[in-house]
Amino acid sequence: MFSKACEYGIRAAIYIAGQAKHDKRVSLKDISQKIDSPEAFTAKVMQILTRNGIINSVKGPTGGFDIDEKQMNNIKLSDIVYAIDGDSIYRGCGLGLKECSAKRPCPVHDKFKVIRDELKVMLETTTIYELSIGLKDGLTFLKR
Amino acid sequence: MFSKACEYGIRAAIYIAGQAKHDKRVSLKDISQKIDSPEAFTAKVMQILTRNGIINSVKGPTGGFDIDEKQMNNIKLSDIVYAIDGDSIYRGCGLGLKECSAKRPCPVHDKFKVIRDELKVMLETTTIYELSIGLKDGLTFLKR
DNA sequence: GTAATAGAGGATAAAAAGGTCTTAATATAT
DNA sequence: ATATATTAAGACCTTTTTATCCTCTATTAC
Repeated sequence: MFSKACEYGIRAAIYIAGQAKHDKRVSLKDISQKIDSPEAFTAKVMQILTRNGIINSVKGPTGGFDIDEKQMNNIKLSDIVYAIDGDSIYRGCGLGLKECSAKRPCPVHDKFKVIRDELKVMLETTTIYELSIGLKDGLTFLKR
Repeated sequence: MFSKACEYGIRAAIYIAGQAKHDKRVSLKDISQKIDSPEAFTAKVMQILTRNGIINSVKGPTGGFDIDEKQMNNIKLSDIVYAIDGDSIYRGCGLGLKECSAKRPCPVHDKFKVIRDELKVMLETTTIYELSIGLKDGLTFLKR
């Protein structure tokens, strides 16, 4: 559904948010260990999230990544998906047609639209913050 | 969402079904023109569908592909998806975890499950036959 | 026998995923 | 102030996976 980069990006953001709640900044090494992702590849994903203002980065010793406490509640899953994978998940045709719309639909257009719209709403209403809560309580996991 | 092979497979099956209704058998060349897909690649996809008993193939002049009239109504979208892409769309974790279940969920497990279950039901209840109807009427399209 | 068609396997190309190395920034010790 | 160590940024390279193409074989209507 999502690219690997996007999966790592979401997992990383949830982890960073959980730590940022306690004013902790986390390093790339820490992130890739906690979410079980390849370090170098994760670094690139972090760059994308940083460039898009979703997370903050600080270089040098004690540096790393965090999220503004104020902004934490404003960051939605959709923001991360859009920054990394673009809008193909919403826009793309289920059968791969370049042009597929209500006016010129593929045979599954309507049936897919129902599900895709629901996915869109879910992504746009789910915050990274809320996802980080279960993690802290040990109810959800980011690796294995 | 689906692989290219799967997209072509679904589009091809819908086209074949539409023609089979009028007892017409269609060649690979015809299929790849009508659904705008690479011919050689489509050939492989057709082989998979044939091996799985979803479509019939006949070699030689006047040969090609068709679908048993009796079976037409029994073929679901899910049959094609399963034959080509396997069960990753149902089974796989939205965040890429190898192990992700109700007992050991990722942070988005529940929210994804709702949508995935709906997708599963849709695929399992939508027949290739019903999708071929709109096509014949010019209401839906398989290319562009 | 010939031509038309699908089947099967491997070869090539493109895209996605992952890795290496150098540069830039900065906290800290000296 | 300066050097050093630590950490992210950025450019480039390698590997893996997916998509596409090519060649040869098998089948069959005529």
